[in-house]
Amino acid sequence: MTDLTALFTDLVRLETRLYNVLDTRLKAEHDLPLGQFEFLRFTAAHGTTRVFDLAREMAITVGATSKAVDRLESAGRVRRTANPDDRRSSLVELTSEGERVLTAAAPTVEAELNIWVGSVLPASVLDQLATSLSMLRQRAELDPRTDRHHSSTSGG
Amino acid sequence: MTDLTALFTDLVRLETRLYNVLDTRLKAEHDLPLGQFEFLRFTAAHGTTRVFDLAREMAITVGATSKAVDRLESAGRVRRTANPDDRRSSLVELTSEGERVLTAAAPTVEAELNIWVGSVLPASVLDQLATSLSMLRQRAELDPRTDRHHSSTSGG
DNA sequence: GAGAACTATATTCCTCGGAATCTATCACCA
DNA sequence: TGGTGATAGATTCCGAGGAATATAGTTCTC
Repeated sequence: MTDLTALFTDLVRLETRLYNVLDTRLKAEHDLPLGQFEFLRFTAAHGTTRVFDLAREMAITVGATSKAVDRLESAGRVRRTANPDDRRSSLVELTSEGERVLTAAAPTVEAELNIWVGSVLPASVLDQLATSLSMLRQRAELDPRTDRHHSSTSGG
Repeated sequence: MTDLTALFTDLVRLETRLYNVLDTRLKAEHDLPLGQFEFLRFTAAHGTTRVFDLAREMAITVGATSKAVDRLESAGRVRRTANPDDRRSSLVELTSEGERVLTAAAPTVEAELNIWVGSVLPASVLDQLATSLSMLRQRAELDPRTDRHHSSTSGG
């Protein structure tokens, strides 16, 4: 039987270290923290998003997301526009500067990941890994217990 | 070719969500945040550790680790004793209360991971996943760039 | 269509980690 | 042995996220 606690530890340590290198390099080369990169990428992929959507995607709270969007906005990388369908929310979209920095940063991320992941495992193993992570992620996202974008009713 | 950025996103989201559920459950059932659980487990596995060792393992800074040990110590779960070999550092070891809570919490972690990981993938796939993560982690730990337990010379 | 319940976001307070700094101690070498 | 640089860790200040709360605005119900 696979030792799940060991597997989890490897997962957490790997994620921490990959996050560290990517974050350091993105900050150095594009003045863009990795978290902000992810916000930009998600927003670009959807054309437009609400704070709520970003919070659900990142599995962080809406409050934290609101503040992160504040930072992106004051950095001139996104803009909040009125949502015609619901005046409680606004639509977040990239500015041209946001598009520029995202376009510049994306290859950096790919290159760095290639160093730490792509060039370490053979293609078939890499493919299997991608599939497994994707499945586990989907499984986790089915369940509201893994979610922090609103207070859980069960939690303490 | 595997999309490495997508793979990385799945890795980060999965880790975040697993961390959230585990942390919530450990807090609820054992009043023990997941981070503290990891500190206890590492310390127990080594009998005794220094702050420095914990920092390297967790890939966080020594300062943050020092404060985390403070919290564990004031919770009565670890104790700092003099290091006979080096008076700059002290040795961190579990108290009996620390051992008790660790012993109690470990099965909770296993059970929860079984829900989200163990019961999702077939055994052979799970095994392959464990192997891949372990290899990638080892690769990452070879390189000081992934490390934050001391200031990097190259970083900004 | 008025009130209740719910939703989206913003805001406040608190905790935790990072960066930088400070102190004590150690290792090395002239 | 005394001095210089390195190391372990503690401390201070700051930024980011969580929990709780506040505030609009929306939907549902009658």
